[in-house]
Amino acid sequence: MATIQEVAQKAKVSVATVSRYLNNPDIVAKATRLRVEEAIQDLNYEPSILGRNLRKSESKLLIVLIPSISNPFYTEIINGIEDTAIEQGYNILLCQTDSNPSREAIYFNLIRNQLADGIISMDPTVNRKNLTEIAKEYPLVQCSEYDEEGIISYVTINNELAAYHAVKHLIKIGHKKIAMINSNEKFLYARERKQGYERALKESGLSSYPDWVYTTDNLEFDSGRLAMKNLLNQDIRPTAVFAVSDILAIGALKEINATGLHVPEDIAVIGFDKINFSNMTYPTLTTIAQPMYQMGSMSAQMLINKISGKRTDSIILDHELVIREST
Amino acid sequence: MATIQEVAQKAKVSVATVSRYLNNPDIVAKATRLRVEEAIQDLNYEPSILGRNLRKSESKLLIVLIPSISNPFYTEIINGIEDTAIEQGYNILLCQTDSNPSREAIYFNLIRNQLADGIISMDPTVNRKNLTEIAKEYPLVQCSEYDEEGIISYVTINNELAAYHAVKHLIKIGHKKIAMINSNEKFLYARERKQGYERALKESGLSSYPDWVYTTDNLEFDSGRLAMKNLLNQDIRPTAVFAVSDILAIGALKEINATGLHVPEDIAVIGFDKINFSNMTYPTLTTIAQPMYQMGSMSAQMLINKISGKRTDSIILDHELVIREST
DNA sequence: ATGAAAGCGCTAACAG
DNA sequence: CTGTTAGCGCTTTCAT
Repeated sequence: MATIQEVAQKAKVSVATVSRYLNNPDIVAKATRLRVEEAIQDLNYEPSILGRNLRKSESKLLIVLIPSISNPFYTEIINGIEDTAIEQGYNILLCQTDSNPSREAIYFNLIRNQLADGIISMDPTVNRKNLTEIAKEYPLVQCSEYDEEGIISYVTINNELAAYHAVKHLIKIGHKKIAMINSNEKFLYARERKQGYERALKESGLSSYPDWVYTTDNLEFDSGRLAMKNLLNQDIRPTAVFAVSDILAIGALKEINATGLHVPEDIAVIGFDKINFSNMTYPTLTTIAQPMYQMGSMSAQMLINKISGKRTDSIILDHELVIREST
Repeated sequence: MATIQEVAQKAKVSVATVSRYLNNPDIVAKATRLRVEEAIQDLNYEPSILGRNLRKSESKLLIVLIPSISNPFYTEIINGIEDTAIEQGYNILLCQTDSNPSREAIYFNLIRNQLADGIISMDPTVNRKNLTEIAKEYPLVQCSEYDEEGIISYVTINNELAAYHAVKHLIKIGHKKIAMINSNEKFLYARERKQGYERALKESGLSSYPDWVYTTDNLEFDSGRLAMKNLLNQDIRPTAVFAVSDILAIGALKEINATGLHVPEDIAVIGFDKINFSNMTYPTLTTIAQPMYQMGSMSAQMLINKISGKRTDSIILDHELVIREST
């Protein structure tokens, strides 16, 4: 590992000049530049980011906090973040929290220890206090999730409206008995989507039985099956189901298929997120598309702006109803 | 941001003592320790990893190179890597290459620039020369993929044998006309799995028509559909299909369903990888399970060993046939 | 346009 | 057990 010293020596210039050549080649004279170039070639020199980081007190690393990498909802968001980050000279540290506060704490320390310059959090705001604490001291933005009373910048969609659109679609194609598979209402999006669901029903004069809103423990496939199983056993069986995530909807699909019923003839199903797999199921899934790539790329841009001291406002992006075979 | 200097000053000790307290508390006298502790508390001090990294010429960062984060095959592997890495004080830099050499080059530079201590590559060995070059100078292990004539340590499974088992299973349940959906044979695993397929057929005296081995461009769902479409149009239609990846198999499933045929009655399908979604399809997919978590965790351990100068041998792990509804 | 020199925050001899 | 000191590799004034 050649160092800048050795290059300087070999090129018979000072380290300052080599540094200048590295960061701003134009300001060094042509003849000198050539000598430096040659020395770098000869020694196969690569500047140490470690030294630069220390000197500049920055790491050019962004922490991306996600509950779980296996949830395909996040993959497109991550793509958006990564592309934007790299474009601006940052790299990302992808950190899974399993929505576990102690795991989260490890990653929060990474920024306290200056190993990272900022955080994009996609974790549901379970531990508001902790998050706010960090956000006060360090650059942090929330993506997809946000804290309604918080001061933290975020990029998200209008969950209430999206859910409203989803249910409206079911109503429009003739359904009157519409159930919902919701996730834990400790999550803001779950509460908001439920409101949208209720508003759509109310507006059309349809009634919802409490039993038709099934709340799952998590967002896994099996929870979707279980939810659907429960819904199928109701005295009055719904003819349509709105699930707050595609994976839950796919679980529901599976359960319906397993019972020998048909989608959409017997029961229509609509999901949420438009993950890749929603197009691979039998039948393909109607769903609400979130602009995931854009969410990622905008949150990265927001964070980088914050890091460089600029203020940025939160953003609410548009969603889109994607009609496929399941409705 | 308090520094170690300020802590030392406040605690009326030298910076060396504070450093000792941080790294090896036992060797500092109790009374001193208490003073240092207090100063750290008071100043809300957090050691800067930047300073430590520079001093120790290490970053405690591991680069993990994957073709694409959206391929669920990698998620469990990443979990294994991450758990092991964190346990040993490392963090991972998850880097998507899209199997694009120029993108790969960016990440290779990260290690040249000492921003990372080692690399775990899951990219297919397309650019052998480049990879070998890096492996000579820096700690690198390959996971899942490997270079048959290379000198790079790896952890993988026996692809030939796994494919052999898959096809043997199809033969055992009575199939005689068995097709294969393979991916590009520039990948070693594709060549190996094809060998296993051929060996199983040969051993049972079954014949394979070249037309029954369909080679796809990539590992996407749509390629699986296309492959199956082609296979269904053969003069002699196969009664079973072995796909080298679950996603391809799921695409095949979709195409079969769309044609009105039934799995497994009309055509049996077996996949490879046992990704999460293979259990969510209709019908559920028979597949070959790779010990993905273990592959990840072992490759991380191998890499960390390499970084600390220990030699490690390559490892070949066992696979497992998981029989479900599709066969 | 270039060089000398200070210093980012930390660790690790070495000496006592 | 503790302090002094050098230095990891780089950037950035401040002179010239």
